[in-house]
Amino acid sequence: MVKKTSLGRQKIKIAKIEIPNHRQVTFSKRRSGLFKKACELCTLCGVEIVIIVFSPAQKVFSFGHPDVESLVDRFFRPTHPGSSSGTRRVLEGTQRNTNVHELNTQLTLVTNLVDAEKKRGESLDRMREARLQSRCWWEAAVDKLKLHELEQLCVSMEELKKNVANQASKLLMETSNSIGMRNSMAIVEQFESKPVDILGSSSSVPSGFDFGHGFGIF
Amino acid sequence: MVKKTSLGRQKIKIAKIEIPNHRQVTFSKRRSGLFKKACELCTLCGVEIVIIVFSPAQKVFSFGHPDVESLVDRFFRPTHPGSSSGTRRVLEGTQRNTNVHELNTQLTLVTNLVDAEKKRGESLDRMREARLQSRCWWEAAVDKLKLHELEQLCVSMEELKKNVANQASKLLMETSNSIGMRNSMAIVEQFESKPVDILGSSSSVPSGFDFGHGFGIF
DNA sequence: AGCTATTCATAATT
DNA sequence: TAATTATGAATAGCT
Repeated sequence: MVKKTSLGRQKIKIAKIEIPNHRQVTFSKRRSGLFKKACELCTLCGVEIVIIVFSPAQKVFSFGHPDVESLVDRFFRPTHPGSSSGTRRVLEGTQRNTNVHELNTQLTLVTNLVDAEKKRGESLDRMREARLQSRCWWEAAVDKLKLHELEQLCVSMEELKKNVANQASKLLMETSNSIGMRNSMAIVEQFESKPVDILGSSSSVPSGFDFGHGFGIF
Repeated sequence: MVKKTSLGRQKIKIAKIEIPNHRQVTFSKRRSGLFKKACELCTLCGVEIVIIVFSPAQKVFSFGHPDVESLVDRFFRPTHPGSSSGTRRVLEGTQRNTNVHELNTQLTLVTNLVDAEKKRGESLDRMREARLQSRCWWEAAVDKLKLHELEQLCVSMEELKKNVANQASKLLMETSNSIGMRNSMAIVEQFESKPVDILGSSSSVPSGFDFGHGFGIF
C-alpha cells in the first residue's frame, strides 16, 4: 500500500492570505519564483528587466538585469539614458559591496562547475548505456559516437573556462575602477525605510493594477 | 490506439533563443506569465510590485501595483519624497552579513554538488576503464586521450573551486562581526550574449543579474 | 528548510 | 495568430 505523505499542491483562491505565517511563506516562495522567471526571460529573450517589491513592512526586494538603476532611469528619461547623476551615485555606492560581489561571482563559477560536472556525468552515463548495448562488431561505431560526445563536452568546457575568465576579468575591472560600470551583477544593500504610513496604510489594500506600457511585438 | 498529437512541453535550455520568431513567441508568453505571477503575489501577500521590461528594440512593458511611479519614487527616496539624497541612503543601509551568510550557504551546497557529481563521474570512469581494457588497444588509446584531457580540465576546475572556498571562508571571517542582517538571494547567472544588432542598440550585451534588494521576512 | 502530490505554465505543434 | 496538448515547473500543504 502506498501511504500518501501529503496532499500535494492544492488549488488556492487568489485572495489575500490572512494567516501571517502562511502569507510569509508564500511570499518568500513566490518571490523567488518570480525572480527566477524574470531571470529566465532575460536570458531566453535578451530583454532587460527590473522588479521592485515592497512588502507591507516596507522591506524592499529587487531584481534587475543588468541593473535596477539604469533601467529605471531609462524608463523615466528615455531621451537621456544613463546620464543622470543619480545613477552614477548608485553605482559608486555599489562598489562597497565588493565582498558580496565576489562571492556572487564565485558562486556563479561554482554553479557552472556543477553544471559541467553534471554534463560530464550524463555523458558518461550515456556512454555506459551505449556500451552495455554494444556487442562485437558495432562497438567501433558506438565508440565513434562517444568520441563525438567527448569532443562536444570538451568544447563546452572550454567555453565554460572562457566564460569564467571573462567574468573574472570583468569583475576585476569593475572593482578596481568604479565608474563606467555597466553590465555587472550588483548586490545593492537594502535600505530600511521607515514604516511610513502611506496613504493611511492602504498599502495592503490593493485596488488596481497598472499595466502601464506594453504594446506591439518587441 | 492513441495517437499523440504533440509531444507537449519540452525541456529547454535557458539560453538565448536564436530564432527570432520563436523568441518573440516565448517572450510574449512568458511576459504575460510573469505579470500574472506578479499580480497574484500582490493579491495573495498584499505587497506592491513594479516590473519594467525593455525589449531589445527598446519597447517598454510595465506592470505596477498600485502604480509604477510612486513605487519607483519610494524605491529611490525612501525617507523623504522629493529629496535626492535618498539614493545614497539606500546604499548605506547594510545587509552584507546575511548576504554573505546566504551566499556561503549556497556556495557550500553547490560545492557539495560538485563533489558528488565528481565522485559519480569518477566511478563511471573506473567502470569505463575496466571495460576498455578488454577491447582494441587503439580504441582505448583514443578514449584515454580524451579522458586525459577531461581530467586536466577537471583538475583546473578543482583548483578554481578551492580558490572559491578559500575566498569564501576568508570573507566569512571578515564580515561575521558586522551588524546583523537578514537573508538575501543572490545567485547571479551567466548570460549568453550575441551581437543581435537591433536598431544599433547595445542592450543585448548583458552579463549579469542584479538581485539588488531582497531580504528579510517582510 | 525539505518533500510530494497537484496545479499551473508553457514548448511544440496544428 | 490563436488554440491545443502533453510535459516540465512551480508550489500548497506538511513535517
